[in-house]
Amino acid sequence: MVSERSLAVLRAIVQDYVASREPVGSKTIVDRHHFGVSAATIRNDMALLEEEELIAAPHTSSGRIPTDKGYRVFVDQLADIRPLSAAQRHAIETFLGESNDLDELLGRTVRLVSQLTRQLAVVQYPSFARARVRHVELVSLAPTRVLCILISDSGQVEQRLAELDQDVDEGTLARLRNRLNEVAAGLTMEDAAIALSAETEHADRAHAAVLHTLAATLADQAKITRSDRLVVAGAANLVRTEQDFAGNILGVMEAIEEQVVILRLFGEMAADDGIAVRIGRENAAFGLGETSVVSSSFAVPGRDVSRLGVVGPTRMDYSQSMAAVRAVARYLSRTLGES
Amino acid sequence: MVSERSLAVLRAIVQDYVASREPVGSKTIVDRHHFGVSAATIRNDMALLEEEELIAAPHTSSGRIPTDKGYRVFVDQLADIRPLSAAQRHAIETFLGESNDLDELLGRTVRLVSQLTRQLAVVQYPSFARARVRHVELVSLAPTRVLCILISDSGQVEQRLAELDQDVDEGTLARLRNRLNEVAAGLTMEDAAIALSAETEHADRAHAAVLHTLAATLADQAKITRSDRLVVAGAANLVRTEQDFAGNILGVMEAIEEQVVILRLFGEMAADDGIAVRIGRENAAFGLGETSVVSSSFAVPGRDVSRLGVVGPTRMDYSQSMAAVRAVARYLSRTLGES
DNA sequence: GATTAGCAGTCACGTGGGCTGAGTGCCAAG
DNA sequence: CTTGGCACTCAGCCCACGTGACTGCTAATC
Repeated sequence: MVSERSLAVLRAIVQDYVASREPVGSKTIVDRHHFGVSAATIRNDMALLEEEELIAAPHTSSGRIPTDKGYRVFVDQLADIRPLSAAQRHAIETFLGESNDLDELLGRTVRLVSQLTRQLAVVQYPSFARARVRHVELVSLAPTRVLCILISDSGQVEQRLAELDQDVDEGTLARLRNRLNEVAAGLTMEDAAIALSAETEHADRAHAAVLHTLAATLADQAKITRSDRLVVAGAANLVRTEQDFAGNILGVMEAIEEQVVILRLFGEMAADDGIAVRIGRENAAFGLGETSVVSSSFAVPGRDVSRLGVVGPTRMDYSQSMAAVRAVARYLSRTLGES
Repeated sequence: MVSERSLAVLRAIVQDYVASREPVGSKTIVDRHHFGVSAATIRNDMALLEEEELIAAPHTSSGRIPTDKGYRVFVDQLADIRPLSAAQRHAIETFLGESNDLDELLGRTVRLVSQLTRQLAVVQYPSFARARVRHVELVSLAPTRVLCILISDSGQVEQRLAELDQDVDEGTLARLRNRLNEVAAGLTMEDAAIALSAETEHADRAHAAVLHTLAATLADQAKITRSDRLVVAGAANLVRTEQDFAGNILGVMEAIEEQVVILRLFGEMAADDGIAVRIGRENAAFGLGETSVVSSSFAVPGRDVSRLGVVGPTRMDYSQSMAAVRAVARYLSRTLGES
């Protein structure tokens, strides 16, 4: 059984170790925190914690550092997610509020989170599979080149260039535009993709080939759920904390550039609707040992959920990271919900 | 006076040092390259090169490494930019040819360059200041929300959400759309920005406020030359070559995340129309000591020029980097010219 | 005049021993 | 249950030493 005070000692060890990167000894603890007891007593508690595998000693005559399991207990039971300062909340409002479109909003978000947490930050593009087609626009760039633009009711714009094997004049283009809008407008992206593909079948009128090409292109566009894209910022922070990764930041950086790894990781974390933390070896399967991920979902109401988070060394300030990630995720959900 | 053979020795030193990261001694040179002379002779040549400050010895009893000046001579006079292998050229064609839009093309480009050179790669967005407005589209998302879309004749699409303080119905929107298209279509982005701003002045008709807002938004959009945006890939390569940066990769990574630094650097390199190389201390003013940049311009004909390149340690394989950067830049110029 | 062999000199680097100090574990007393 | 005390351990530091990879120089040779 782990006593109340033992847990307090664990909290002290985690906090001190995160702050100093040095194994924490019993004397340091009595000096810095005011438990009303002597170092010897703390040592007894530490022996207990070690038995529970919550802390470990790198070598015989050194202080202790938290194990992954220790961090887990800290995160689940001991960490206080203290709300951000007024200044920080203000920074979120103003910095993100200036964004003009989704790209810019996500770009600013990821930079902001990386600065608030001093970690590498990652944001996943919201999925728009359940958004609806607002409008289809065709713009002629050259006789055989048409730019297809698909606008969703969420303000998302997808563009694609279509090459035709036959000239089209403006009049024809206008008719095609009307036809495509009739077919697709109001449908969800998924349904629109199906409907447009079907449109491709009716090949029995003039400019059928053109319609075919355009419909196929648009169907293809509608299929793209951009939620498989990530925006990343703050890689410098990974380098800054290099010593905390047992020599293999390279692996971590590669995983992040791969994107797929993070996306799968986010997929697994999706079970937790709010904030979720994965610690150290729990990520070993992804080639990310010594690495922790703090992430939170954010949602456009009625649409799919995406995530944002930070990636850093196991030895990270979880309280701060969780607070910042949560605050920004909430802000994002709010603004995206409005538009 | 530096003899012919001395320069060959310099070349050998650069190549060996780049390959091995170890100071090169006279014996190593006679072993690995077949100069028909003895080590002592090479030593004499090396003494000469040292006098010219092309090479230096880290300490008394060690081999030599090239100085920045030595690399400069190597790049300007000795490096052979051997053309890429057929397989590599094929990789460029197929990998980049699959791209659907500009974003994707540049994203693929930067990843490709980073893989070919095993360095960090950077691509600057082409500027579209001289492109012309093809079409302006207004899409109503809600009574007081209009999505403004600006399409250039290069297929570039800029979107922006405008908030109005008054409802507009579809009919009004159609009239406004026509009006705006009359004003802006066919103008360059710069002129369109001016014309649209002017349009803002005529405030003497119904829905003037709406027109005002929309015109301002579009003018703002037209002003954006996206050439101040960078795409980056391959940060892991920077970490991989960490030991070559005298301990301050952090500075380099921060400079790259800043983007501004690289943009200014590219600005200075713009004088060279083709490929340009900046070596080590030449970049000290940018906070990039020990760092070299190899870049090449690429151009959409008739438009502004942008650059792509790689950033790496002074000790990099310049031949390979220059070859890859040049090949990809040429490919880009070609494909962008077509569309 | 260029090249070569030979030789003395220099200095980074690796190794091993000894010291130091932080921190532990345990025990007996409070 | 807590505390003071004490013996023990061991990473890290310093230093001295030997080794080897180079160089620079000189005198002989082509």
